[in-house]
Amino acid sequence: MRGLGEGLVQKPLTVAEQVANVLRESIADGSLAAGTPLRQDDLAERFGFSRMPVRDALRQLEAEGIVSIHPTKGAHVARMDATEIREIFAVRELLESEALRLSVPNLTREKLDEAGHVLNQIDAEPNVGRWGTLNRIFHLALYSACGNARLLGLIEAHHNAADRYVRILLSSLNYRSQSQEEHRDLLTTCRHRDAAAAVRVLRKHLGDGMATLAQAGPTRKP
Amino acid sequence: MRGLGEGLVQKPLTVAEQVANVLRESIADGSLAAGTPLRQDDLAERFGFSRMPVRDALRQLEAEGIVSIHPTKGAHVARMDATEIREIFAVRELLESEALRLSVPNLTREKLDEAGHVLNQIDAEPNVGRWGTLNRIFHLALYSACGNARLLGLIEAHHNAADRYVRILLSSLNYRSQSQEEHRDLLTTCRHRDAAAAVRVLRKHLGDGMATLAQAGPTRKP
DNA sequence: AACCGTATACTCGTATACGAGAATCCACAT
DNA sequence: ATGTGGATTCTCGTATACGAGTATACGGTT
Repeated sequence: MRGLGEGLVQKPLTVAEQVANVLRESIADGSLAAGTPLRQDDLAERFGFSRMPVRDALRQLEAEGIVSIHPTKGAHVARMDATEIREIFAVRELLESEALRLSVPNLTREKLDEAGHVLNQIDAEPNVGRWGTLNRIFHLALYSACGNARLLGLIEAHHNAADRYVRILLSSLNYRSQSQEEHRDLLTTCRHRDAAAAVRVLRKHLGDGMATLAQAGPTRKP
Repeated sequence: MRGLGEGLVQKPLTVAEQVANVLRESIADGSLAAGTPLRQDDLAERFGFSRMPVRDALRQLEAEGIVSIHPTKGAHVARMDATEIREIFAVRELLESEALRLSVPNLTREKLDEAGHVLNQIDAEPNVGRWGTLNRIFHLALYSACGNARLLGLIEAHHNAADRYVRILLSSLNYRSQSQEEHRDLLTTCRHRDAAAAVRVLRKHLGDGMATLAQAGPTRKP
């Protein structure tokens, strides 16, 4: 939910935001596994700042659902059990289907080519950590013409929250080729301006991911 | 997006959260109009605490989208133009329709009666400020059996973000009776377990609200 | 009189400091 | 050996303090 609404105005980049960005990336690429405690002192020292910006960053990440904070007990990378993952995927399916449906008729040739380019990048990318980001860029490119900034913001937030699990899924199984195949199907239907078909492919894509993830072994709560 | 996920565990209530709650309420009921600057010093003095908890509270409210913060320039109650309001209502329609569809089959008699009771409370409530809260309680009661906590959290967040505009709408026009009529239709269809009809009524309800709001005169950005 | 530059005041972001609560560990008793 | 009680340590929440950036107001200049 970062930058909902007035995302246009240029704001000075505060230390807290930089810390938040680094942490978000580290969590997404798996460097910080679910459940990892996030001690304010440690982070402050590691980043070379005081605890205050770190606090702000943690609170922001909490709002994004990536970190959970218990007063007097500290913060840790949010853990998700199978139920929560299922919930996120259900919401993603809802949000992204709608965004895609709205976007397809308005997609420019440039956007479509851009999305296709990202797919090639994914094929060429050996680093699994980068994959999650590229995946998000591809999806958002297809939704970008939906004409609803808030909807896009919600989708991005849910990608951030779920990407690290998708990443696990991709690295452990040989799911990537199947995913890429679905991606290309998706792009093709978009090129044909067939919104209904595109939505069907997307639903299958997300459903497959969810099913594979559930099967791969759900992470449990402490 | 407050309390997404682990909303079950009991957490100590920190000062920052109390401040956030008071501010959220004040913004929702219109005491703090859109665009009102929120000075950290003022708030800290008014609440009798230091600026730190106030900062935390503001950041949380920013994440919820009802306050916007510009570093070095301060915070103010988020302004929404007609476009943003339209976006919020579109998202609400999407989220709430799905939640209602999922919830209707699982609604207990108790929940339905509870919702009906809230409608009577609304009829009896002279204070317009309270109306927004009751409205939210009614809607959430109907969605509560949807089985997706995250979805419910999103819906609540969007209510919080939009309620103050709905409130304006209700106080200025004589929209309340129409709204209540639609509410009762909604409850009736839910009692009959007719999810499709319920969703239709809900879509009309939200569409009407949106249309009336757009007509009533959109608020402009500074 | 209008405009521009400088100085002042204001507000925020960050750092440091202190006190409270929880968790842990050790000693002692059972 | 195990369980309980207390003290210590760790971490967080809040308060206070300082420095930087921005807006504003005033005075000088054209």
